[in-house]
Amino acid sequence: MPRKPSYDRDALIAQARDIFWRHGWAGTSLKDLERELKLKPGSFYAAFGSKDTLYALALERYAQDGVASMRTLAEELGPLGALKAQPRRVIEASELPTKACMLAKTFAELQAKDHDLAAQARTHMVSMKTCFADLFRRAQDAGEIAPDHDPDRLALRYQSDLLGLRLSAERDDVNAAEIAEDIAADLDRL
Amino acid sequence: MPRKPSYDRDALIAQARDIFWRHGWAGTSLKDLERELKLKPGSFYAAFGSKDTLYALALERYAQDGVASMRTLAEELGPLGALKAQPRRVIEASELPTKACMLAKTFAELQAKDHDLAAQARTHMVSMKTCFADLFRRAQDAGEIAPDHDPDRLALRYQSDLLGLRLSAERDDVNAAEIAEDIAADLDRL
DNA sequence: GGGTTTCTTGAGCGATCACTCAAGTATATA
DNA sequence: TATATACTTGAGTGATCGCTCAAGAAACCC
Repeated sequence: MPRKPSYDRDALIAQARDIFWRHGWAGTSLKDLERELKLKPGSFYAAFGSKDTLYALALERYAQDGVASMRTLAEELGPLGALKAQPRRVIEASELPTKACMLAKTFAELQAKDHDLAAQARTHMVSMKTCFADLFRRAQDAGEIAPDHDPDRLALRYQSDLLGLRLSAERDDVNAAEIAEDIAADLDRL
Repeated sequence: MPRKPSYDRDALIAQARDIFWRHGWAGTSLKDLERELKLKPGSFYAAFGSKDTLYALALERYAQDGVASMRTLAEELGPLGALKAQPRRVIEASELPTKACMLAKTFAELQAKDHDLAAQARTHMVSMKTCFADLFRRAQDAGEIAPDHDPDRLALRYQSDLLGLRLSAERDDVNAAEIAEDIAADLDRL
C-alpha cells in the first residue's frame, strides 16, 4: 500500500550538512534548503520535522564522519602519525564546503542563546577530544611521545590548535600550511 | 537652534559591540538593539543609518581596543611578557560579554556570504597580527627569543592559537587555563 | 484494475525582519 | 518669549521568516 519517497534521505542530510556548515544556522533559510534539496515545504517537514531537527542530524553526521576518518587515519599512520597528519589534511581537503569546523561554528553562533544545538555541538566536540586523547595515549604506549604528559590535556590543546588553524585557513591572507606544519612539529617535541 | 541628542553615541556603540559580540550579526535583531540601547527605530536610524553601519562601528571599536590594550600590556611587561600574559588575560577577563574573539565570530559567520563585514573583520585581524609580529620582532631584538624565527610566521601561529583558545574557553567542559599556560610555555622555547 | 496509503505540491498562515516617515516635543538662538 | 531646528516617537511598510495543510498524484497490495 505505501509509496516510497523519491529522495535519498541520507544524501539530503549530507547536502544539508554542507549548506549549514557553510552558511550557519541563522544564515540558512528554509527557502535555501528547499531550493538546494529540491523539496517543497510539505515534503521537507514530512521528512525532517523542522529546520532544527535537520540541523541536528547534519551535525551528528558531521561528528561521526570526523571521528571515523580520524580512526581510519590512525590505522594507516599510527596514532602519532595521524595526529601529525591531521592539521595538514584538514586544510588541504578541497572538497570541504569550508575549512572551519562545523561544531565550532555551531557552538560559537548559538551558545549565547542557550540553543539546544549548541549543547549538541559541545557534546560532539567532547567525543572528538576523547578520540584525540585516545590517540595520544596510544602514542605514549608506543613510546612515540614521553610518558610524563596528560593525554587529556594534550588532546585539549591539540583540539584548540586545530580550531584556530581551521578558522585561520578561511582567511585568504594567511598561509595556513605553515601553521599546520608548526602544529605538527610541536608534536615531535613531546 | 539645534537640539542635542539625549544619548551618548560612544557609549551606545560600546553597548552595541557587546550585544553583537555575544549574539552575532544575524542573532541580533533591530528589536534587540532598540530595547537594549533604549532607542526607538527613528532615533536608531537617525543616529547610525543601518544595522550594518552600527556593526561596522562596533567592530572598529573592538579592534582598536584590542591593539591598544596589547600595546599597553607590552609597555608594562615588555614584548615577550605581553605575548605570554595575553592568553591567560583574555580568558580571565570576566567583564567580557563572551570569551571568543568578535573578529573571528564575525568572519566565521559572514565570510561565506561575501559580506562586507567579513572583509572588515579580516582587515582588523591583519592589524592584530601585525601588532603581534611587532612584539615578536622586538622580543628578538631584545634577545628574548632566538633570532632564527620569522616574526610574521610566529605571529600567525600565535594568533591562530589565541583564536582556538578563546573559542575553547566558551566551553564549560574545558580547562582553558591549562591551554593558556601551554601556549605561554611554548613561547619560552623559541 | 480497484482501493488504500503515502508522498508531493504550493498557496498561504502569523510572526518577525530591517527599515521609513510624518507628527509631536524639546532646546537652542534671537 | 517667539521661532527655528533638531531630536523623539511609534504606527506601519513590504519582505521574508519557519511552518501548516488540504488537495492531487503516484505506487503499493489484492
